[in-house]
Amino acid sequence: MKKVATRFAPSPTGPLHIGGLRTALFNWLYSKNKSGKFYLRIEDTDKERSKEEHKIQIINSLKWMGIEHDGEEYIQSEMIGEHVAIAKRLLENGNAYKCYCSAEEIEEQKKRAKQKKIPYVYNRKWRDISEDQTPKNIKPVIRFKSKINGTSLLKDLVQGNVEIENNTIEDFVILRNDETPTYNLSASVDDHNMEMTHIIRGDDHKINTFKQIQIYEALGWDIPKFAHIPLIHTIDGKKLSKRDNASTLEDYSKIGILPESLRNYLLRLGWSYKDKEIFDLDESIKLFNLEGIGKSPSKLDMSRILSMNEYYIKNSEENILYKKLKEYCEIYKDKIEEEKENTMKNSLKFLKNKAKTLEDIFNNSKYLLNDKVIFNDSDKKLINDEAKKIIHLFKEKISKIDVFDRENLEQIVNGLIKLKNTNFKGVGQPLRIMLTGSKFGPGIYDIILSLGKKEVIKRLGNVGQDNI
RNA sequence: GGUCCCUUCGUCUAUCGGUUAGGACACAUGGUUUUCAUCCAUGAAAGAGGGGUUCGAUUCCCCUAGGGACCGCCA
Repeated sequence: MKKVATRFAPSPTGPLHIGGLRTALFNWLYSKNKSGKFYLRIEDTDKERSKEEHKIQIINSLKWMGIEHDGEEYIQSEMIGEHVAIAKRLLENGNAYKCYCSAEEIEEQKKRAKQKKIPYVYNRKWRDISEDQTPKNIKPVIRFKSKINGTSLLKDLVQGNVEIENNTIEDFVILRNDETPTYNLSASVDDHNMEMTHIIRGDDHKINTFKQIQIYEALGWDIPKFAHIPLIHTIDGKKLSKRDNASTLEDYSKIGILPESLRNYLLRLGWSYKDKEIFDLDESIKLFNLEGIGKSPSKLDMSRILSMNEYYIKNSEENILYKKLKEYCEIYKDKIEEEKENTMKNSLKFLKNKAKTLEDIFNNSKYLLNDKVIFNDSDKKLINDEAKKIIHLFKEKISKIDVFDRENLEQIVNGLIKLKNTNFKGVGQPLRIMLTGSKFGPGIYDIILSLGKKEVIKRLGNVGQDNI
């Protein structure tokens, strides 16, 4: 039994989107589960559209989610010579032939087929014409001699048995007239050379598989096992593409989705293990299998991602969470000043219970991050004369206490509520606005304690200034 | 249009012929919390339709409908 080897083979023509990320995840998990290898192949043979920056973005995206490939990344464009050689071999073995149809001629045939509403299949014009009858002034493409009769069966590990009439697979081009190989040739040769045992990829490749299997057979190569996973659909049921919003990894990282949340979400999208919802990294590796993959496409659900993220944030240890927050703020918000570090770390205990994303934490901690409180006009109006009196009294009272803790603060607040014959809101709201510039946020005692006595007194002193 | 695939609550899914069709997210209501949340409890919510097979079908088979993917000298 050969050691399991899987690969993820994106083309670097754009940023990785989360459908691709899920495919990579499934490949990676499967290989880890089988103690096998996982490789990354960059399919950059489309020179026009392939970009180095996208390649880097893809690798970083995988790394972000904890997916690391074995060995160096395999660069497909470097192997073109090999692909061309195989095309020639196929030609010599009689499994392929030169086709002299011009692009215009093919275009014309397609157009006509469309008009007549009949399916277009390349007419195999040059399939059986001997070499001495061919034009010498036209550069041919090389087409693979696909089977014409009978049916082919794909024993797909996810889709089950899929049978297709061979004559629906046309004689596809394997080498263009500029001597460059096409996808189905390159992919087959590379997968063979890389000794892939399992090819796990999107459903959209299913028809290609029939072509690729024929190439394997023509060359006498071992055929890997295939698993075609259903695609991720947008909310209106279409294949997810890079153009859809909220489709790239960046769309999620920028609002502060944690890698482990997205990993868990993507794992459970189209795959299940009993009623289990939360899988830590070890569990996902241990429990992942192809049998658990469903056959129908699934839709992306943002509220589910958010709720997963909320779970992972709540269950993060504060020091680890802080590291992630720090990194997040550096990239997407403002750098957290060093002197705020301890305060922030300590405050995460309560901040993390009110957040679905790192961005929420950032927003809820602005009062700690910024020394100057910014007020909006409608909030300012809430600081009326009565509120001002309460703020003054509160300031006076906390100045006098020795132990600045929750218990003493509660006593003071409750005392004020009684004295002023009001409710908690009557005291809490003015304080909250003065201290944070917002009506919402963490609990008032958390705010006060996290700011510290000195800062609280200072901020409450703003009453009477700045139009307040 | 052709080929192939899919179809259980709004969403992700469990069920491998016998269940009051289960869970999670979202939603609604109530409670806790004197902000917003959290948390807790409760609730509403599904087998596309029609035929078979069977003592019995969500489950197996067929048809219909709906949806999707592919149909490049892109990958």
